[in-house]
Amino acid sequence: MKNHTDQRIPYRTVYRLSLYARALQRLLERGAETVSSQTLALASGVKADQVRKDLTQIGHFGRPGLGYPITSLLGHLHDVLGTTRLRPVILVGAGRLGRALMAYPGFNKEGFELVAAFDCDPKQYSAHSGKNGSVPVYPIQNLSKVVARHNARLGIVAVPAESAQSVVNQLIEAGIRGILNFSPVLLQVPEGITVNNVNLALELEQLHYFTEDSAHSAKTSHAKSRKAIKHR
Amino acid sequence: MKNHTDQRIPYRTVYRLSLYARALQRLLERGAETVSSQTLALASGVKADQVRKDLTQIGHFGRPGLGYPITSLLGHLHDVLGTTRLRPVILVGAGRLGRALMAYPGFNKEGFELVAAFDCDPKQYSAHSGKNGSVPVYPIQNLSKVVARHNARLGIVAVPAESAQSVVNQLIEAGIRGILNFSPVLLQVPEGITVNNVNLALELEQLHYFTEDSAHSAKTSHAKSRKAIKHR
DNA sequence: GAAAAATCGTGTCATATTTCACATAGTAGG
DNA sequence: CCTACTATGTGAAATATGACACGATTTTTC
Ligand SMILES: NC(=O)c1ccc[n+]([C@@H]2O[C@H](COP(=O)([O-])OP(=O)(O)OC[C@H]3O[C@@H](n4cnc5c(N)ncnc54)[C@H](O)[C@@H]3O)[C@@H](O)[C@H]2O)c1
Ligand SMILES: NC(=O)c1ccc[n+]([C@@H]2O[C@H](COP(=O)([O-])OP(=O)(O)OC[C@H]3O[C@@H](n4cnc5c(N)ncnc54)[C@H](O)[C@@H]3O)[C@@H](O)[C@H]2O)c1
Repeated sequence: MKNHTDQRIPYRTVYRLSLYARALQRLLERGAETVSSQTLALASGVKADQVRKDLTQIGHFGRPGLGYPITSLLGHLHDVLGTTRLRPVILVGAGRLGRALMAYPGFNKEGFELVAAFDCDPKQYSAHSGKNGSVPVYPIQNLSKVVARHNARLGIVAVPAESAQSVVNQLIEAGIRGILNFSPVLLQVPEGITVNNVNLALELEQLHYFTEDSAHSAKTSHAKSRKAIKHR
Repeated sequence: MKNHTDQRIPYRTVYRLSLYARALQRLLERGAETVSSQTLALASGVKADQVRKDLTQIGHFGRPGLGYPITSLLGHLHDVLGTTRLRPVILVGAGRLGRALMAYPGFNKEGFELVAAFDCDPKQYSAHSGKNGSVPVYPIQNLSKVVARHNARLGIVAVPAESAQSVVNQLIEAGIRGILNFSPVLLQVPEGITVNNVNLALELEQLHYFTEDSAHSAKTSHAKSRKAIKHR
């Protein structure tokens, strides 16, 4: 029997908890005060049963006949997810993709702050380091220093495939623990480091397969999943 | 008992098949001719047993004592995945993210071709439609026409959240069957349409959770997964 | 304050996916 | 041709995840 004293929350569940938090935010903005598992389910694209199961895993809440108090639940979710305050994130690779990410305001809204970017190409360094709200771009040599200063744990990798492993090694060296990787390579990391890969080609290939004429199935799916890989 | 006559290949498996194809490509370039499940597993970040299971699902191959013939296996994978030739993909939203995608050469290498982009903002239209290898940007009004001309089935959505649903409706109307969605909203689609969501904030949130001090676990995972959602 | 309606919490069941284990088949060498 | 070695294919067990059902609890209404 799993209860909320277990620190183990499975991948999929964490993912859904994020969805719930997002949905709750919207509901809150619309002035709602409580929400039923049914409504929350609809708003986040899962089933009501699943919502209740997930929520009981992080500690009870709902009141039968009424639902869940939104503010309180949202607070609890943020506690569990650790998103009570802005979390610093750094980026390596200020190329086309990197710059799009740097200009993206969505991170702040979702609890993350892109505090610094790094590149090995002097042409990419930003003269005005961090002024006027834009993300400063530093030489890669400054990585450790800046990461330490911001106490960052998460890093985004947007460098060409051939540089990715080297960059990742430096990130780990600098104290980064979680890596969001856009380069299409399999990264080797030691025990204790988490890597999430975003590989658009794979997404497209899968989409393509499931939209072939032969009716396989049709689902809405969330790009997220956890193929656990052992490292040695 | 499942065999290769079943057209049903599960999500996860299709994803891994893509990984294998990629790994095989690399091995081929290095001059290898056959590969063992063990080696292929290592190269694509899964376990050897899993590789064999997956491969038997698409029809037998390997020779005991020797392994799998790379060329032949790769060909078969492309057959199954439907990536024997370049597949056309269209993009809506030529903003920061959209332009990064348009400039990305990786798609072609992976079997996809970004044939056209669309925007509602005249400032984004490209004067030189499709000349010199760059992706042409058309007014969104031309969507149906261009999609039909290229016979495109897959579309990428990179418009602001508030426009996303509307754009998706138009895409479906135009004949698009699979959608890769970058906007952070839950899209409503009818039966028969597949949506893959790429939500960076969710990725970060999950990364963050699994890198908290309390040692939960540490895995390398592939951003991919399938939360099935019922639509009515 | 009692009955009806709404909604939660959770045990149980069903399904999907992965891991294990091993018999089986093919290769290589002498 | 026979032996030793390697690597596959696959049933069965183990996990993980999601679906379902239903009793319990609280609100709402009269
Ligand atoms: N552009 C896209 O839309 C897109 C889509 C999917 C995946 N990707 C992947 O994302 C990565 C980046 O793509 P991009 O289009 O932004 O490429 P890019 O070439 O535009 O940018 C890469 C940047 O990384 C910098 N860089 C290279 N080596 C470095 C190092 N060792 N340390 C620090 N910085 C270094 C370069 O100076 C450059 O500024 C690639 O791996 C690509 O495959 C890109
Ligand atoms: N920029 C990023 O790094 C990033 C990261 C994650 C997610 N996203 C998401 O991707 C989407 C696009 O982000 P962006 O930064 O490129 O935004 P952007 O504002 O730079 O670009 C959006 C583009 O979409 C066009 N557009 C708006 N409504 C349209 C419509 N109805 N039809 C056709 N075109 C329309 C706009 O003209 C604009 O060119 C957003 O939903 C964002 O949340 C972006």
